[in-house]
Amino acid sequence: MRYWLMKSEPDAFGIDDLAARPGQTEPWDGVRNYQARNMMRDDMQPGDQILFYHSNCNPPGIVGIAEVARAAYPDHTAFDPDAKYHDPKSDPANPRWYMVDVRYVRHLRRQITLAELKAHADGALQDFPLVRRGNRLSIMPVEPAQWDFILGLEGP
DNA sequence: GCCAACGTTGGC
DNA sequence: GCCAACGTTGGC
Repeated sequence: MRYWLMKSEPDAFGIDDLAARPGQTEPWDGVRNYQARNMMRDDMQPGDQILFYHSNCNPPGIVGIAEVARAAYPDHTAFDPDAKYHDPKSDPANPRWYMVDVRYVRHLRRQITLAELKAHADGALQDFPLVRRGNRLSIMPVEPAQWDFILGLEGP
């Protein structure tokens, strides 16, 4: 089992939206970045655990935990001319983009803000992409030690 | 709203 | 294959 962090804008789809579908799965569509796609397609497996991160909000940070419910399959929204993330270069015979399904696990007892994570950028989270400058990856791997450290910040 | 950082595109 | 232009991300 692996650990991941996935970013979402709460205005579009936040942890509360995911929690509103208890036990159900939600497609994580719209990923249009090759690095993120490759990780989803090649490395994500059902049961993998996900830090759910809120971006483009105040304050940004980790707000909950989700899990991978289904391994990668073609992102059909790329085929749809009316979809927001339509990509004419992707078609069913040769899909360019993939998505996974995720499932709500729980809210964190408190949000762990980006500022708090950055306070450990020279320590336990030294190699964590999120706290490095200019990071724009919407999906990133989390090492087991990083996962434990971050959840340790959550407190009782 | 600003803007730094970064990925993608396309001319050459 | 280089690289300038452009678009997007996302913190602030």
